[in-house]
Formats: sequence, structure tokens, C-alpha cells
Amino acid sequence: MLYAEVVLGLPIEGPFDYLVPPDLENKISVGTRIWVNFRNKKEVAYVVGLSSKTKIKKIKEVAAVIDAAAVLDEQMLLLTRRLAEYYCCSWGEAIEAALVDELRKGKKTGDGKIEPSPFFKGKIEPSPLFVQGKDRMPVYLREIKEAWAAERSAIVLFSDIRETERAKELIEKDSGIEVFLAFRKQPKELEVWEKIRQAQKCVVVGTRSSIFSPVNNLGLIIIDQEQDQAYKQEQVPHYHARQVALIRAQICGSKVVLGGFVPSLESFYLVQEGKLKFEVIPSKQAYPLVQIIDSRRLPYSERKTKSIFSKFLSDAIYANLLEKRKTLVFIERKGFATSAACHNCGVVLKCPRCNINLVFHFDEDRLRCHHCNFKMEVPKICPSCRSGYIKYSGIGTEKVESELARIFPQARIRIINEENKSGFSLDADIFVASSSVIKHRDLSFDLIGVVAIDNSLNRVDFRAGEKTFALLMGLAGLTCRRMIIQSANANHHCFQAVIKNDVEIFLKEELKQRKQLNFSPYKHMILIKLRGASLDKVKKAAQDLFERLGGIKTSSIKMLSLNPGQPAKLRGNFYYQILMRASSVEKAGKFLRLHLKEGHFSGIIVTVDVDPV
DNA sequence: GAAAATACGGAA
DNA sequence: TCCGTATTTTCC
Repeated sequence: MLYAEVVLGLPIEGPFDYLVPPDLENKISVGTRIWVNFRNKKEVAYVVGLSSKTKIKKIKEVAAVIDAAAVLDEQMLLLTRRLAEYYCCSWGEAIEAALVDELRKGKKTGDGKIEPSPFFKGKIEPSPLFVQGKDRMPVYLREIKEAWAAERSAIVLFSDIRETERAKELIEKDSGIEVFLAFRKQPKELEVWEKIRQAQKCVVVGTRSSIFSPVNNLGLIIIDQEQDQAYKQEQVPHYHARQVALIRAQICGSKVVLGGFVPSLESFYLVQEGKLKFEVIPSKQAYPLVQIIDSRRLPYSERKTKSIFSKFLSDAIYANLLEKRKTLVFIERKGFATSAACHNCGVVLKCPRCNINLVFHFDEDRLRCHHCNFKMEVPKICPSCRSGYIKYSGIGTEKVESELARIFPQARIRIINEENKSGFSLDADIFVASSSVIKHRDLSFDLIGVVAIDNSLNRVDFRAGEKTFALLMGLAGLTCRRMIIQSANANHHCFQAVIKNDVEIFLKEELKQRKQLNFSPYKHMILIKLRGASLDKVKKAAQDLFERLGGIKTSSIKMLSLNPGQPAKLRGNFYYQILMRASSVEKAGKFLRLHLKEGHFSGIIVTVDVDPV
């Protein structure tokens, strides 16, 4: 008797055994998909093993075979298994993250014979590389051609779709190699998948999910703008393409090239450890003059008016207008949790232990740290300037355009946003934009004014500094002339690094702080998310779980805090989240797999996010 | 994640 | 003892 060991794309551990009827015995192999009857429901199942014995007494038969040949090879099975361990999900969920939609739904693959990947002798594992600078593309092209000459495939990831299209053209023009574009939900997704699967070697360009592209003989993985959050998946499994790339490269013996105008702290840490080579590409373009206006040191007459623009900035914009030059006013619009800031000097109240923003909780009328649960009463007077007015929100951002129109009635003002990005008119004097403007690498301005950047810097997030720095470096790339930044945190190391065009000033200082405060990349954060329809139940379950996990003695794991989710309510579900810190993901995974099973809560769904961003 | 199995608790 | 509901277990 033959039994198929299968896993399913559900949050349940397997594998489950199914009896293979004699007539199907030579039609099922490891890596193929089959239809099974699971809990009286037809489900797609992935065969991860075959056995002649089983412990199960009441066994069901395989319903039908889907694939003539495996859709998952040995390397992909190994990769998904490791990812399931790392990201605390089931093997089946990891497999489904790696497959295109139509395959997950059980659609058959074509009859075309799939070329077996030739056995790959001797792992090369060349040391990974980080390329920093605006002109990274030539390095990518060089690496792709090198891999191609060595009969190896390449996967090239970009953080947005527009960049993939541009890169496809560039690579094809430069090397003559045909490039496959691959991203989720494109028409003919399965057709492209099959073509890639059948090529001995190929070049695939795509977004996050393309890291799972079924190329043979993988020799190179490139991730452009690797600090971009777009590489982190929002849904379970919460994988990060960079992490997947490192694991896949290890399995396939391929080279990894990361790139961007700023490395993530995780990558810079690898550089410091000597595990990642760092190569700076000198820019052909001049670096702008960058000036910081300290909004705390403005004359009283200016502070009193609470204007969005300092006199220094509005004068500069005016001078620019007179010379018929183009100005960009940058304003970070993204939402942020309510922070507590002094209305007079702009100082933001921070946790004395974690140095991240304290959050005002209306229900208990107190400030709380979302990392370590530190709590304090709202101070009556500002600890910095002793004025008596603490305000709970950021500066109004919607007013920028109307303010500009009021101050400069003669100017033509245009907003650059996501909707009109393909074809907005360049026929204006002043442009207003938020962070999406950085993606327009062909744009150039004579003056960039950055206002309300403290909204970004003061977010409740230990990565706020890193994200703000990446944003500013991206903006600096949009002008060769001048950039003026207004901030109440003028001494922050991210500004000093931007002024001097020296990423290491920022990275080294940030790394030092991360080490002191036990943040990534020195320690791993893990978020346990609970959700359910009843607020009381979710809250109770979260408190119960937090206490129970906190009571377990371990040296490598520390339970940090329990807080309502952000947002606390979404689509009829209430959210709570538990934050924990671990010295290694392996230990945390073992800990959670063991202890999350113990207590279940009715009507509540628990998910895990390893290395949240 | 969600159905099925089991425990619980109030009313007859 | 019965039955509706909350909780826990199991899915092969």
C-alpha cells in the first residue's frame, strides 16, 4: 500500500496521509498536487512525501491527481519548509505563498514536458554585495550578463511595477536576453510561470512574489531598493523578500546583490559583520546644498503665527519663483498614531527606555509606550521649554496647497499624487507631493522644501528614523541645487547625514542606538496578533496569552507589551497585539509552536508576524 | 480556519 | 434528563 503525505494551504500543521489507489501509484510523486477530501471539503493538497505505512486508522483515498509532473522541485520544497519554520506558518501556507493563484486553485498545468533542472555540482555561494548610489543599473547589468555566461538564471526584484517595466527594456536592450516579467495578478500569470519553469536558464524581473519564480539553475538574485517596505508581505505568511532571497540563495548556491540609495539597517549590520560587501557607486549628478531650519529656534514672532512655512523657506521659494525655477514642497501625508507634542517648542514625549514615541490612551488618560508598556501621566508642562500646552496630534497637512496659493497667488501650483503619476503636467511653478514622488526618478527640481517631516520622524516605530532618512535621501536625489528641511529635531543624526551626503553617519549612529535598545538587527521582534468579533473576548484572550507566555521561563525570549492593534478595529474585527523580543527566530519559533497550541480561544484568530516592519 | 465533538449550565 | 450554547479538539 502507498500513502501520500500532503500539506494544505490552511493554518494547520500536517502532513496528512491519504491512501493512493493502485491505479494512481505511478502517477503521484513528491511535489505534485492532488485533490483530497479534507473535512468533507475538496481541497488542493501538495504531496511532500510518499510512504508505505501510516499510523492513521480511518484513512481516506486520494480523490484525483492534478499534475503530471511536480510543480515544486526539491529546492522549492526545502525553501518553503524553511520559511514555514522561520515565519511560524504551516508548510502548506508557505507553499501557497510561492505559487501563482491559478495553481493554488487547482488549475492544471499544460501538457508540455518540463525540463528537469540539471544536478548542480559544488556550491559557489559567492559573497553577497550591496551597491549604494543612484547609478546602480550598470552593476545589475554586469551581474546578469555574468550569470548568463555561466549558464545560470537571474531573478531581479524591484519595489514597484513601473520599475520592472523600465528594467525589462533596459536589460533587453543592453544584453539581448529576453526578460520575463512576473508579478501577481497579471494576465497569463500561469502561462509565464510555465515558460519560466521550462527554460534551462532565464532572467525574471518582478516584484516581491517573484522571489519564488520557478527558474532553473538560479545563479543570481538582485533586490533593488531593498530597504523598501514593499518587500514585506502584509498577509500570512509575513515573509520579507530579502530574507527569502538569502535562504533561497543558500539552497541554490546563488549570488545575492542588494541595492538602493540607502541600505536597511539589517543589511548595513551584515556589512559591519563582514558578511556583505559594500560598494558605493559615485553619482554623476551634483549633490544639493541641504539646509535645516530648526523650528524651535525660530523668532517668537514667527512661531506665534504657526505658519507651515518659515520665513527662510518662503523667501527661498519666492526667489525661486522670480527666477522661473521649479519648486517641490514635500509633505508626508501618511497617517500616524496620535503623539503628544509640545505646542510651543515641538518636543515630542518619548519613552525613557525605548526612545520611541509615547501614545496617548484616551481610555486611561495616560501616555503609554507600545514597546515596553511604560506608562506615565500626561505632564502639565513641557519638560523641554516649560510651556504649558501639550497637544495630541501632528501639524495639519491638508492645508499646504491652499497656504501656498495664499502666499504666492501668482504661482501655478500642482499636486503630484498616485493617480496622476503617469501624466501630470510639468507646466507649473510649485509642485506639492508626498512620498510617492521619489519613484519618479526622472523628475528634477531647483528647490525642494520639506515641511512637517517630524510627522514621519515621530511615528510610533523604532524604524521611524531609518524610514525618514531613506525618504530624505530619495528626495535629495531629485535636485542638484538646494533642499531646505524644517524640523523641531534639527540635531537628529538623519539630518546631519543628509547634509553631508554621508549615509554612514546615520547608519553607524542608528546601529549604536539599536544595539543599546535591543532592537533589530541585534534582536528579533515578533508580533502576535489576535482578532475577533467581540472586543471583550479579544482583550481577555490577549491578556491571558500575554500573562501565560510571560510566565514561561526562558533566557532568549522576553514578552514586551500588550496593546490594541493599529488600527484597533478593522472590518468588524477587533485587534490586539502582543510584542515579544527574541535573540533568535529559531528559538522563538519553537517557543510559539509549543505554547500557542496549548490554549485556544473561541472565536479568536491568532497569527504571528516575525520581523515586522 | 472551521466543522465536529464535548463540556457546561439552566430549566423542567 | 434534555437541549441550547460556549469551548475545545481535530482535521489524514
